[in-house]
Amino acid sequence: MTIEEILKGDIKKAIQKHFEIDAEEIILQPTKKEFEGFYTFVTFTLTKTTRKAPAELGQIIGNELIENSSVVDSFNVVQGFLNISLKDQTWLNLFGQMSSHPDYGASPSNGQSVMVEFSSPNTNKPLHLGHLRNNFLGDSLSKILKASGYDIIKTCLVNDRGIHICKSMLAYRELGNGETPESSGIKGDHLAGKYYVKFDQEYKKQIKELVEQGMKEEEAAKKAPWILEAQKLLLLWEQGDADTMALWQKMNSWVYQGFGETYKKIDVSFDKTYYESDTYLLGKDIIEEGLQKGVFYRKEDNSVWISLVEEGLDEKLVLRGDGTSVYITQDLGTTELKNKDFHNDRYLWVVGNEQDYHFKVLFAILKRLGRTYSEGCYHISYGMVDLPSGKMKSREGTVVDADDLIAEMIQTAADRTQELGKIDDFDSAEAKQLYNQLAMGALKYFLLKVDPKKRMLFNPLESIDFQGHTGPFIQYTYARIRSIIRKAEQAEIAAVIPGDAYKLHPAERELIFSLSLYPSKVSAAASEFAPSLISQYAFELAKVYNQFYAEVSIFSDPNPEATRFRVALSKVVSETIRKALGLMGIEVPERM
RNA sequence: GGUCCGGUAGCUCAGCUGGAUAGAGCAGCUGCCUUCUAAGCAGCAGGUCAUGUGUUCGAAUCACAUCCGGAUCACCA
Repeated sequence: MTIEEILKGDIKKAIQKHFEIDAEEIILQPTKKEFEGFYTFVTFTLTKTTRKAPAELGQIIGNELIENSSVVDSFNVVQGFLNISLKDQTWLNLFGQMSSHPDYGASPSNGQSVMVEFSSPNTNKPLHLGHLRNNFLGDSLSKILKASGYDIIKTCLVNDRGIHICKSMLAYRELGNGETPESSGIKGDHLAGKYYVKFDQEYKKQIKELVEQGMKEEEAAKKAPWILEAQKLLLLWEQGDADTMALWQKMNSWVYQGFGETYKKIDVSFDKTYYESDTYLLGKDIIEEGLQKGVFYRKEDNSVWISLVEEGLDEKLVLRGDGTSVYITQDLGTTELKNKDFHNDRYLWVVGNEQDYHFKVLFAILKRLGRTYSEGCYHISYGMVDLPSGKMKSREGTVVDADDLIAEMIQTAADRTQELGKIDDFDSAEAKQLYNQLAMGALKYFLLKVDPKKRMLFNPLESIDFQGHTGPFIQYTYARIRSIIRKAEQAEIAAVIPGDAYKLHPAERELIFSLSLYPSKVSAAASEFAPSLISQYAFELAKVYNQFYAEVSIFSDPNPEATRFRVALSKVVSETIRKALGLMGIEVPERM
């Protein structure tokens, strides 16, 4: 039982005893900094049933707690707020519990499995900042759910076919002159992206020419030579034309090589990768099933539809008149495949909020088809990363490239570190590792600290900070603690929890309180699918530790019991920081 | 036009299952390194919580309306 649960029980008993009312669930909130205490119970809600004034209620309950609660030390009442302080012995017991559990904050297996699909790149362009947010969210969520007791399967659905892929293939075929990543020195995914942009430039030029010849823009967009050629290429691809397949495989292999490097840098990996070229024909048997069940219906032109008006959605096409699939057809098929492959209890899709409607439709259709697993389907919808100029657009080159940004971050980390000159004795491999840890810490933290649902702004002119509310701030706190622990080990000072007579320093109490919050933050992050809760927590904990660090001396305290306790406290804080950052995919350095 | 999401300090964001004088970081200004890492700590300054009405003992938080921004409503993915 947690302290909070004990306290709630005691308050409930106090209310029962004095007023003979069965209080509903007791809600405690953290006491505001300007008041004394750690937990606050608001008594306003009881005024009606008890016919007592709020402050009087606080006094009555407070006195009862002093008498009969095993954990309460003192209280004060401000209007309808009962602020409660705990006994030092309670804090120390609590600390003893967490320091003896290395897995403190993690839940044992609950026997449930979750598939998390994220990243899902297109093979016609390199990753950009928006993809990074997606990758970090998916990866972090996987780690958080795993810590909460779920078995996790990370998947990625690669969008490796379609008209957009044919566009870059066409531009390469026409303008590439046999250029390769090796011959050009351009990373494979960037090389493909280069031809995707070239296609767009040429295509626009062709449209402009047609418009000048008197064609309407809409028609010109459909009749420009290159778009017709790209469509032809798509048909050839679908027929399995040897030359087309060879070109497709060649370019995709370059892209995978490039993606591989980027995934390695950001330390993201998958348990299972699906390729759209394998799955794009799936889903047609589901259409047949839906028709038989009367869930779908056929129109005169042979196209197949579903009406989701009852669900507050519209009529939706699920199969074209010519029998070919649309997006939703493929997704129905792919979801069915995932379920066949893994039989998970839950399916998560980390996909941008521009597809909110699509997922509502997908889940609604699955439900209509009687798929029980639809109950466990969730769209983890996240906001776009915008630039001050607006939305990022690959074709127009207004994107923040992931590789470029990572390289800049590493450079900044190196510059900043060298300026401070604290690691002059590191060899180059150690230094490089540190720069990477700091760069990725800053970048991941920057993207994960914001509520996933909200769109966020990135200003390329203001580089991502290494000070203040950042990953490196928390990493720094960790490194400081590690330094203390090394010193303690050298001096052979053991980490020991003090006896009953020990009087806690306020900064020590604050730290234990902060540490006690960790498990509930992990479970909240898991149930709300919000890694930002972990990032906020890690920052708070680091801040509280830094205050402690500035306020008390660990090694020069006259009381050796205090020194040993503070070493123990520091150790648990460092472990909790390491675990919390670990849930965000951020590593911690021994020194920085 | 319908639906959905958002609007909190100069900037970037917390807080939103209703509770105390609305919090951080950055930027600005003051202090603090002969003592465990100053990527730090302490402090100052900065707010009509988009607007209005309602519900309530109590509203940034809930409801309704309005304004602003974004997304979506494709036989694109």
